[in-house]
Amino acid sequence: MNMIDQPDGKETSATRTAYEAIREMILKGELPAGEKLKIEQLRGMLDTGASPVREALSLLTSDMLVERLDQRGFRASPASLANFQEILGLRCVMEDMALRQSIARSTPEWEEQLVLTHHRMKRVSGAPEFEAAHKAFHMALLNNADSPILLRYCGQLYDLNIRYRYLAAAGTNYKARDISAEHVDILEAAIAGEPDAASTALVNHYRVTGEYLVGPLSDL
Amino acid sequence: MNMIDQPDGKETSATRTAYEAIREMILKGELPAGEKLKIEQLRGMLDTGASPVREALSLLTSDMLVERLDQRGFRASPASLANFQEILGLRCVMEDMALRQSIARSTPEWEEQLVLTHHRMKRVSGAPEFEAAHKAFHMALLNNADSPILLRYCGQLYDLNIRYRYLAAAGTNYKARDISAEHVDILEAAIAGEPDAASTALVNHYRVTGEYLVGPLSDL
DNA sequence: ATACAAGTTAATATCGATTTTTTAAGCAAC
DNA sequence: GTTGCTTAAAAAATCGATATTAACTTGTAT
Repeated sequence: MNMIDQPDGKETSATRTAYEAIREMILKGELPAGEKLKIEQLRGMLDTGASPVREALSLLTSDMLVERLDQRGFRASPASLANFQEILGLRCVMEDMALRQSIARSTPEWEEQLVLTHHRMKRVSGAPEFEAAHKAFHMALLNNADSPILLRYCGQLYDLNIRYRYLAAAGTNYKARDISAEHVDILEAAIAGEPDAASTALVNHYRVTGEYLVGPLSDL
Repeated sequence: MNMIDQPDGKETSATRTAYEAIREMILKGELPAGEKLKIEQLRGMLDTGASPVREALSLLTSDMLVERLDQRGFRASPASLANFQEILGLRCVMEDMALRQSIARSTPEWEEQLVLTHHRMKRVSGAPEFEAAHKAFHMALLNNADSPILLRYCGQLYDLNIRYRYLAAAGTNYKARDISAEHVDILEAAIAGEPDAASTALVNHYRVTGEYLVGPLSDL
């Protein structure tokens, strides 16, 4: 293979590398929604073989980020306002469910995880690591629910939503809000063991974000 | 290729053929839950190359029927009582949601589809086509909801559930119930445009089925 | 006997080349 | 000027072979 075997670097398959790279490119909009994804082109970008690329694309199908057209290859899943709104609505319902389960099964360890991930998120505010930390916090809220499939769905929808944040990045009045305060509200209600308050805060967080995004996205 | 080019047969890729075959084998339990899926072995069974098999397995990941272990190949997703119960619970919530949306957007065409798929299902009762017809009816109930992602999830969960029906096939007191009557209840409430009644009937249908399956599955 | 290490086998992951299929282009006929 | 057919180019799907990695076996030292 052409990958240098870095002494302390962790071993990873070419497929996984390709998977993560392509995923990132789609989420960030570098590979625009709806665009044809040509194997040869990606093979060139990622400097790997056709097989790993092909397999990575098949895997990305799981995440609804890539669509497979029967004999015509792959394309990045199309984006639309309707799709965004559907994601938003489903997230509200499903995360509400997961969050309530999480709180119902609350443990000291879970509370500590919440505080930790929240702290880490604040710490990297503005930095490029924020995206990952933000997801970690939101998923930590749900992680205590004993429902792997539900969590999988929530994670998927979270990622799908990221794409729309990038798509709407033009309308940057987005940062005007005090997102921090919203996060604190959710955190505190969760730790206090108040499902209704926590859920309200969480759903409100999403609805408000939705409001901000709908404008810039209205031309999709 | 070694596939005979049937004059009126539809052209299909080796990957799709493999995908459908493997999927069927997993749903019916011919490839038992948790079992290692060796490429070479499947390649032999399906008389095709390693690439289509590999890609089919990657695709099956989307359906949560196959798991990918990083450098160790694939295996059929494990089954457990907890997994079954999670599926059952999620189906109740999500199909309830979809069914209500469907009814809220009811049209004459949709009603006709319901009657049609229901009729076709009754017609093949007992035959091997029943499985497909039954799914068609259940999905028709939901199809009028304008929510592709939700429908995708419902379809996935439906299929995951099939596997448990086969797993529990030993305890065959299952057929004792009058499933037919339950289907009619759902159908009539849906056509009458009564969301609460329809949803109750549907959820009841699932819960009762769940009761019947839990016994045989308790040793998982 | 048991734990550990080296060597062997089996299976996966990946590459490079070939075959099919789809898309695009060019040309003729209406 | 458009429609339909033939041909050429591009891309996808698939194969067969190789390299890599994990699983297993065997032997050895404690």
